Amino acid sequence: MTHNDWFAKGDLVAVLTTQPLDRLLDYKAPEGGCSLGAFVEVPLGPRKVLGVVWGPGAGDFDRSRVRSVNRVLDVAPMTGTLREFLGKAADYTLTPMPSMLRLATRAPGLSDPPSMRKVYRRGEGEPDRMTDARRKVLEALDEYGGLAFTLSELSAHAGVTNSVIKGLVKQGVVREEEAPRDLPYPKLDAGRAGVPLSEAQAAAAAVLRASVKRGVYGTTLLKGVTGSGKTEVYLEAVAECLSQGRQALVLLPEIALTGEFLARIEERFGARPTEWHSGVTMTERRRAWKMVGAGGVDVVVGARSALFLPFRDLGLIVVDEEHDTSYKQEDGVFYNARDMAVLRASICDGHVVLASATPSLESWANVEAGKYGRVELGARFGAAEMPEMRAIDMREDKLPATRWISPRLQQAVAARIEEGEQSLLFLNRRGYAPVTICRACGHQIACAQCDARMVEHRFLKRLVCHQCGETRPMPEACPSCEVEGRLAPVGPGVERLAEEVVDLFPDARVAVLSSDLFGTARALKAKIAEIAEGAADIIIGTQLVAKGHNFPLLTLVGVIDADLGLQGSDLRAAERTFQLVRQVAGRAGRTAERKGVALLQSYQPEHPVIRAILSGDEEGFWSAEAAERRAAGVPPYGRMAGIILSSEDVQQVFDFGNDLTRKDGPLREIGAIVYGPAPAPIARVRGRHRVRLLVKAAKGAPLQAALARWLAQVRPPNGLRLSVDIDPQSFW
DNA sequence: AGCACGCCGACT
DNA sequence: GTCGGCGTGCTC
Repeated sequence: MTHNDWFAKGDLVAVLTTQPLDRLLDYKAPEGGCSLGAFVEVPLGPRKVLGVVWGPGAGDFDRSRVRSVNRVLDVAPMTGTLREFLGKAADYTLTPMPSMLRLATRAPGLSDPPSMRKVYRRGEGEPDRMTDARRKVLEALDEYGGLAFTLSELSAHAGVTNSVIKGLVKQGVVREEEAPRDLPYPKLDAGRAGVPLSEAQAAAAAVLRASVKRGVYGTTLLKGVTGSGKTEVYLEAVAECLSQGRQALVLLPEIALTGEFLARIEERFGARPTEWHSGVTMTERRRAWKMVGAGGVDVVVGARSALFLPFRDLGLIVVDEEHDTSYKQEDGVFYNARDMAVLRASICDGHVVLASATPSLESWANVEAGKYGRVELGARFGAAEMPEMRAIDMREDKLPATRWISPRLQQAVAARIEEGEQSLLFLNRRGYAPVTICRACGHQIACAQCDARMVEHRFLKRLVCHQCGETRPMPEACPSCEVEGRLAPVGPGVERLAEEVVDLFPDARVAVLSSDLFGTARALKAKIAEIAEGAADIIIGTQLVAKGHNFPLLTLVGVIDADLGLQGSDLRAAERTFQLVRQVAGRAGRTAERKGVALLQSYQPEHPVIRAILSGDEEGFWSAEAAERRAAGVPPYGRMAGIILSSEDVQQVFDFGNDLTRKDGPLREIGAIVYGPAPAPIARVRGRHRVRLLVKAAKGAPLQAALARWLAQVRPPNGLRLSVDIDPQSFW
């Protein structure tokens, strides 16, 4: 080796470790030297830790105290592109480098010497005496040519005991050798013919193949409804990547990782791809990690963490169902796999295919801006699969002020109950009522800190500010005129809507899904699964229900207040409304027994977003939605970051959050504003109280740098954890 | 992250 | 008098 990528024994090298230190440590290169990027074991205090040689040593540490690298691990060195990717991903997500390295080394036994085992293959000559058993062994070996077997494989296959094989080994007729346990995966054959493609598929495939062939960075949005054959099309891109001799990665949302998908790849390429997700066994994990690095893997199919595997030469990343919220990692390190895929590809000259039937607005905007290419599939299915969608003009129904379900919606729900089908009433407002007003003086109870209205949560018996999280007991008297007993709820929240539903349908089973009614994510998931199986007739939900879960019995969606998504209380409300409506649509097309129906209650059915939803005009929807978000200065036309603080001590988290809010100088410098602290969507996780701050900035603002300067002013007290969530998916 | 050092309360 | 709580700081 030459230049700066080899260090001779005793040279100073800078090592990045998996320990949470904020800098690189200098070590002396070991006996035999080491290369740049080498995985090493280094002494740190009394312990031995995993690290990577990141560059030449800085030399600013007392020479006599610099220790030596213990040893270089027997795995392929980390490539320069992966090191660059980890560095840039760390900068973008404001994640410390050791955490990034841990993400990239999530395989067990990396420091172990390569595990060996004895294998057996045909040796020289014939046995001194041929017996039946001996013949079976030799036949089994011949049957598979030069292939080697483990002892148990061979004895089972030949139907003899181990001692027969050992006997043949003694004579040299069967050879016993040591072989590494972690073997390369079977080669995938890009030359095999795939299933015949439709004309539209072939055209789309040709575009993707050409892009992959170019061997430079690019991203293409592959848009196609469910059943339009997106998979076959992007498998052609994989084929092109393989024939270029490069590796490919297919990312799937967690739930989509099925054997069925692997079988499809096997059919196309003649061998199974390498799997990478939480369900893979420890030994298989280690094998996959090592072989990806050694080039013994062609295609990885996996969950988001597969992005951090040590690919030798990654030429293509497919992100299937790119809009899926499970790509957003929100546990420990916060990153969006879709964005990180683009980052990684831009560094390694790879191509990205984002596949979806309902792309995220972010991707749509990038296509509009000319940053991504776009390939569309199956437009002809488009019209057929839309559900029946109607607006209910609420100006026509003179509903009393304490009712929100119009007679037409009520009738539709009743009809579903009759049929044993489910209805979903969607209202993106937590709590009992969004406004509490004094009937004596007209005063509306507002939060003292941020002027936002306090929301009554009858379940909690408190008023809650959804902006900053401030809560106080429900007062008896008006805080302004002090008259007692005249405070009244105005408008609906899910809790209040549930009252109306129970009133209208006394015999129906009603389930309310709202984030504040569940202590843990697990409890919520369990409840959703239960409901999906039919444990409720009417589901009342906030945005939570839009999160990816399938309700096979659901055939009616009633959007209580379709106008809410137009007001920017939650910027993704309209997008979710749209995707939710599409979700019912897709199901109706599949079972075909009953067409799904979506009813949108609106006071302004002529609004462009409502009209776009109703007409199924996606382009119109995205344009209208983009215009709204641009006007509000929110993503993707503005920047946001969430700060999540957690501690076992409630007081401590809020105090720390308030302290941060007061020291917002560095944020003001770039025109950013901080909101909060407010309780996080799931306010308590494993006994820890979580609160979050929200930072909003303009599109071009150097947000990360400002955040870094802001957070550097404080040091989290013992027991308090702080993480930064750039581009949060949800925020309140 | 570990692990040591160090400075104040309740025990043999 | 000492054992031990966990706050603070260091690790090349």
